[in-house]
Amino acid sequence: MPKLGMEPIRRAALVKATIAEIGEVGSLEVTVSRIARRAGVSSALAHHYFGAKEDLLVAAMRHILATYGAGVRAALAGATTPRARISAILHASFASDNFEPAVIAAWLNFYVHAQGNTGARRLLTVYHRRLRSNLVHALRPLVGAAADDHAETLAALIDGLYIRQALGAAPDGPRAEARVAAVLDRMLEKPQ
Amino acid sequence: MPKLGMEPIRRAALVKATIAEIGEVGSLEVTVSRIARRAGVSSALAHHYFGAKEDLLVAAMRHILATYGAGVRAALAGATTPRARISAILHASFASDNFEPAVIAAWLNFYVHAQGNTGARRLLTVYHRRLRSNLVHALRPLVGAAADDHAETLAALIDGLYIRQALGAAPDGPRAEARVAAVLDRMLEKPQ
Amino acid sequence: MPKLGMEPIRRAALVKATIAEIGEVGSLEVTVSRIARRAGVSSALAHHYFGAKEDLLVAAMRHILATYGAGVRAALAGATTPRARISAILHASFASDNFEPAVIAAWLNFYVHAQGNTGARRLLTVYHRRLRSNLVHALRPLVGAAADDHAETLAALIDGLYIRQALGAAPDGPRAEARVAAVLDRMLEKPQ
Amino acid sequence: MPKLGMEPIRRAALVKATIAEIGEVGSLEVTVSRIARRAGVSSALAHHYFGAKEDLLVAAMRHILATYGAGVRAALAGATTPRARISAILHASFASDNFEPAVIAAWLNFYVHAQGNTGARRLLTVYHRRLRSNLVHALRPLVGAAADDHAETLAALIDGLYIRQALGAAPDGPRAEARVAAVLDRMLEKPQ
DNA sequence: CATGAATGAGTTTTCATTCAT
DNA sequence: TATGAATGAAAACTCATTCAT
Repeated sequence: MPKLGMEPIRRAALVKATIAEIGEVGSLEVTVSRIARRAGVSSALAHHYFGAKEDLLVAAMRHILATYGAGVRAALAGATTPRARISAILHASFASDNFEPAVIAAWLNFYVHAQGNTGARRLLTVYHRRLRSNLVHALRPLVGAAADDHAETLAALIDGLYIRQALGAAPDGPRAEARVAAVLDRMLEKPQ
Repeated sequence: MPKLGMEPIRRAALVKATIAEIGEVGSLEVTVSRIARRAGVSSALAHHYFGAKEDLLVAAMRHILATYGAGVRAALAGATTPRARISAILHASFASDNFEPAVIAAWLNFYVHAQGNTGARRLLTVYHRRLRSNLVHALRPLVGAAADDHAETLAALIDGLYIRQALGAAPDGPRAEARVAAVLDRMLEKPQ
Repeated sequence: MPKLGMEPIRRAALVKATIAEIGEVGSLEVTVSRIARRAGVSSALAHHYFGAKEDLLVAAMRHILATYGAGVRAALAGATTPRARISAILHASFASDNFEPAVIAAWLNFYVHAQGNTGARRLLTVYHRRLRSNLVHALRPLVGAAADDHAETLAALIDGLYIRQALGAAPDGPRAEARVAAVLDRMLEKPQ
Repeated sequence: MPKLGMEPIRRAALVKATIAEIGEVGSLEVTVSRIARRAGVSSALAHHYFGAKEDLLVAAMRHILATYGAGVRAALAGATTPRARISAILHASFASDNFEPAVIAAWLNFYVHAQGNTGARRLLTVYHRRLRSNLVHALRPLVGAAADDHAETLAALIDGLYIRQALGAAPDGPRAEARVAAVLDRMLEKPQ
């Protein structure tokens, strides 16, 4: 039983437990004690590593966004055409990892939380900007000046599908992805 | 000197205060005391009229949905063509009353809340069904069998625009409406 | 069993319990729960009326100073000569009410607390200024320009006797008073 | 690479850090972690060397009293007349080392702490006895039977000046010393 | 109709202390 | 000799909720 280098392990476990707990409770009114118990440690340890509950929540949000960002980047790496780039983004967005119930629930909760919390809002803004930039970048060669507008619409649609998934019984990534793709197709059909 | 017939007045004031408070705090972690103070009554009275806090929250949600529903119905009343019906729904969705910051914030919070609360979920399901039914009904003459699918897409887009508004500085109803209209136009352009 | 107008009663009981508790524990590391229990109420009520623990402590300090101030004022009212004025101040300082163990202990603790707490410090500064002003006022006709200096010395001596009383088994007000009077006598014997 | 003979170094560093920390916080509600960090070691080490926090506090107090005692002894060594002996005691009491803010703050805190703590009280009693004995010893040849009484008064005055210094902005040793000397002079002027 | 009074239950947070390495 | 890891215990504080008036 190693006693050194536990920090990263505990941090990861706590972040994971936080997401799971939010997913289960369906709200951020989750107790540090329960999160800690789920992670197999005392609540004191959670505070030891993360400070306040808020920091733990932000860390969880950051984790989700980082995972999502990594997924997008990986998918983009293999895309050669503009259209493929967009598909890559969509695919990553609705990929199983980011689209499992607990993650969606946590995502949605953070979305709400960002309304009143600076740290969370900052994180979300970064995500927004990145998604938008990726979409615009890929759309530009295809639709020119309309890229900005279309990007905004697609981003909203993605978020809308996410939010609806949070309430649906079983999430269906491929179907959501297809839905966005359909809208995209119409955009490209007759640009402008 | 206790007045008669105060009940509806108090209830309305409390519901209104609840929405305002949620809008200000940006979360459902709002205290009954503050809501009551905002409504100019004691917290005991809030419990007297609504029972538990949860019931007050659900009442607020019901109020928002009712207001929205009434707006849609009123708008539909003046619409003669299918296309006009859809426009009416969209217009009502992004009309100033339903689209002011506090209402959007409350809406979003209830959306999240519905994940773990039966009463809230039921209410939301009703809203979902009604929106969908309205859209399908209007789309059917225009796109036939694709109506279901398109309705789903439009509904998701509406929700997505709502959620994004919750974080944006100033909500912009007309712009959001135009965005959905643009997607709709493309759907109708080349049906199926 | 009256249910209205309890606030002043509870506040007084809590302040009294606070002083008693500090006297017993001998430190400000006293819990709100114990204070509340001693006052016969729940700890929640203590917070309800006083806000934070700190505020309760400051209220207790303010109470002690107010009692002391009232005692001094009452004693001064009957004093006609300068010398009698000083005696009155001393007598009030070491009077049984202000000189009972719990009060001395609380006083001393507040003295320390004032080092790091703005509210407490302000209160103590007021006490200091008032004591000094009273002493200077009474000494001036007797010793002229040396009044300031003598006042300072007497004040320090009073505080020193207080602090020592805090550790002694049984406080002995008359003896402490006599000690200050002796120093005072020598000051007046050969002024300046 | 663990070094040998570190114990005295660590102990001294921890005691010093304790006094500094108390001076900064202005209370004994100081954490072992912070003291340890200030001393450049882990909190576990503080416990390793001192056992409980309480023991560390007592060690700090003992250090202060020992330093003070050494100062007095050194000063007394050079004093030949009774009057010079008293001056030596006073001078040592208000010498810069014992009279710097952190030390005064710690002293005052220990004074309070002694109310409820046996170890601290014992230490303080020893200090009291020693001071008193030194003063009486020096006063006896000058004032005879009044020595006891005068010693008590001087000791109280010294403590009072200390306590007042704890709250004053900048400590002023020489001035405090002069104040005691003035009272002493009057005592000696007309013995009895 | 309305509220001041009151509290139980719970939550975050802090900290001294222990222990295996 | 020294520490990172970990926790139990306790404390402050909050809040929904009840009740007598």
